[in-house]
Amino acid sequence: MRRIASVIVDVPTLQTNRPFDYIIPVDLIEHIEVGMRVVVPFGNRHIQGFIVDFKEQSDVKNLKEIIEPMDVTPVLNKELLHLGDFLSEKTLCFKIAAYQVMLPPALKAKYDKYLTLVQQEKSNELPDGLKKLFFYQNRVNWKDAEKFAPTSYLYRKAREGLFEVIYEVKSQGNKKKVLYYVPTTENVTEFQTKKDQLPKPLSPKQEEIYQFFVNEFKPHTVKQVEEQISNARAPLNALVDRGLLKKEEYEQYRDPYVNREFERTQPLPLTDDQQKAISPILQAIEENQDGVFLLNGVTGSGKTEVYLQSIQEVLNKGKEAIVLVPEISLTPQMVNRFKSRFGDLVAVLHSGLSLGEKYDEWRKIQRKEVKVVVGARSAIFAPFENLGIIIIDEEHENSYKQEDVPRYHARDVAIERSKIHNCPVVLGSATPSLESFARAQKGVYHLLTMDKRMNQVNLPTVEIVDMREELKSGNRSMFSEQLFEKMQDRIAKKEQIVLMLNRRGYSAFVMCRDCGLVVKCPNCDISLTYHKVTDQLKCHYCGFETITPKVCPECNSNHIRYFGTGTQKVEEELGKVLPEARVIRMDVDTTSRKGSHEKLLAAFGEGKADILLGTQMIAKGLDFPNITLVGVLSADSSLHIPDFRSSEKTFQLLTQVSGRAGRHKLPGEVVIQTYTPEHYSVQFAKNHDYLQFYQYEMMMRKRGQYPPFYYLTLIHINHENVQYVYSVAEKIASFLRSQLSPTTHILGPAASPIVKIKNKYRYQVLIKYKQDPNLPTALKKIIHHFHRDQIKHGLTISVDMDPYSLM
DNA sequence: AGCACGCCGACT
DNA sequence: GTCGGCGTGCTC
Repeated sequence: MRRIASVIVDVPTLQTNRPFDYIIPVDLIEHIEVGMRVVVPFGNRHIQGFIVDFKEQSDVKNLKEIIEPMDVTPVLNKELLHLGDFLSEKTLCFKIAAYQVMLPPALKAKYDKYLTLVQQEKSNELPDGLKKLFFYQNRVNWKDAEKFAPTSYLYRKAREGLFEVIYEVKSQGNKKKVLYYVPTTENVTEFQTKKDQLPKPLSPKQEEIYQFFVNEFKPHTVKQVEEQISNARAPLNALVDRGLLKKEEYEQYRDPYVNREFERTQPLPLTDDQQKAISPILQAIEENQDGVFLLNGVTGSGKTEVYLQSIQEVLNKGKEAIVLVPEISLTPQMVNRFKSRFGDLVAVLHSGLSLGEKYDEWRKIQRKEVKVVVGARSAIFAPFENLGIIIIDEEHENSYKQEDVPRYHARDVAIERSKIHNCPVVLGSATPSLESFARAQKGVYHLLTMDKRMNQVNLPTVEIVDMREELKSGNRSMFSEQLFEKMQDRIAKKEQIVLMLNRRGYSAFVMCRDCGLVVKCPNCDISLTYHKVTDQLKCHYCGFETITPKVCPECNSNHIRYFGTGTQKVEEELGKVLPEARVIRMDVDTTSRKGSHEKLLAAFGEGKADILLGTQMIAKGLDFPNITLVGVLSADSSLHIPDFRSSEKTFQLLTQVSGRAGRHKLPGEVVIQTYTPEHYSVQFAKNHDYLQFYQYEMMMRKRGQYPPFYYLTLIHINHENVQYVYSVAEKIASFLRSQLSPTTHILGPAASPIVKIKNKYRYQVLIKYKQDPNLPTALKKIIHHFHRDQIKHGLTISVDMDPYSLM
């Protein structure tokens, strides 16, 4: 008999990070399973928890009873529970945090529970009261249903498929709300009457806006109004005061592109390269072998077709597939390729979906209505029970590492799952991370190489232009002579151009040209970001906002200027030197609105522009046949970021963006402008020589004792008081030195590159180790030791095993 | 996280 | 004598 349940409660603290036992009430015994969420009494309140185990006996005497289950079927199966433990172990997070991250966020939020009648034909079997409820509505509030039928009946019937239990998110705190101005009347006629009855006539500006609403009698945002009438905010509010309009907040919904028709595609004949690459994968699928394949294929070599045909094989075996793609390339173009091949068997999970939509996709997986999931990082937790393959596209992308708790890497989770399911993992990239390629070299991963493009197209030729020489020869424009000539040529030939301004790590900022002051956040040690729309300066770390100063706060000079991401400036310049060119600009300013990213790309794809100008966001995934020239305006800026991966990132970026040129019939050319042409990242990118880059960079990493030669762990110590932070950091470092192996290097304490965020000083200790069995224990000890200070003094200590950014 | 318990100073 | 400050410890 299952009498007692062990529950991980939703209280994320050190002391509660263990199971608590509860008695299962007799009438719930047959409805409760491991992996379900339950409501339990904890102290004097009711909280959520996950059942992780059943037992006969408990050491605790006065057990309380479970109050009610929250699910009809478990939300975490055995495997996911195991993965949760794996995560909490590997990343040192609380179990509850690990479980939560695996579920769609809708299950975490506050919710209302409803019942819908799935099998309409059986409505006669329902108890009278329920029958009546379902007669008037197709969804019934759970609490109402309980008035007419025993809870256990509802659960049983839900499990049998008569009902479905639906969660609807109640608190939409994390959904985006937008303020609308809404006419206060039912129709236009009343609207006009109401205006005529006003004691005083409207001001001209108010009248103008009023007429705008008469013409389009529906809710509008300030933004919408201001597209036609500038400075509308104040008069809009005046109209609110005068009773003609009211303010209402609506939820922002996204245009769903879901119900679109997809033209079915058939498997394409594979090239020799593809054939060679796919056969060991197919073999692993066939033989239920786990293992990691690193598919190193140059841009345009047809990795996606290899994925598609591997998945087909998996589906033929009746199994399921997970495909991870970086969020940024999760565009309709990408999704279409999977939908077109596998149709309704595909679920898509990405950040653009609302909570409800994400939940719906997740339910499709859970109910086994789909067999393939395409999604960003968290899709790795898709609750499939019969996985046949896991694919991680653009394996080197850092978005696979979650930067807040739990700080997991999707690749590690994928490998853990592949061992459980005995299925292969395929890591695909034209420029694999050094870590992965090194493992492939050592034979830990199987290396599969595709070094030729499909359609017998060659990789584009790359020309490096030394901008110092350009300057010397008197060319002060941002386009070198070579690039400019080629641009003219392409425009004449009606071919398309991609121009990338490499500004990784930069955003718009305000600087005084006289004294060089950059306006910084008063709470954080970081430059404020300029927002053109509102003419404000914002801090990306703490949300501080201020009006852009007109004179320098330091020297009172009025030569205070706004330095953009640079794309606007390039656009202006293009307008001067190539006035006939049609330009689409893609940067944070033009793509901040949801869906605008896709729209701009679609317009470019339809040939509505000659030049696509953008920041590194354009480097990935575009595949348009007419692009024959790629220009990189400044290759250097990502080289000088203080990060041991900056060379790798630069090489990847240059290679990726070069890969946009000449993917189909027309040959491609690339021009890279740089002030450091001799840098190896630039030189190896010129020759598309990943291998050489790899060897050189490995040497650098070895010298610097960085991954993949050493593992890293980064500890952040934050507090308002500098001295206190430093003393804690100092204690941590010396404790570690006493506990860890002598071959382990402990660096610091040192101030973090961003020394202050939200008025808290940040210090860090970096651990480099090859293997150190004592590390997890030592880290846990540190966390325990400073636990008291953490709650008492607002000290925070965070540990990132395998950090991606050292900021 | 929340809340009770408990031990010290200031008050009707 | 009592009220309330918050430091400490527990929650099945």
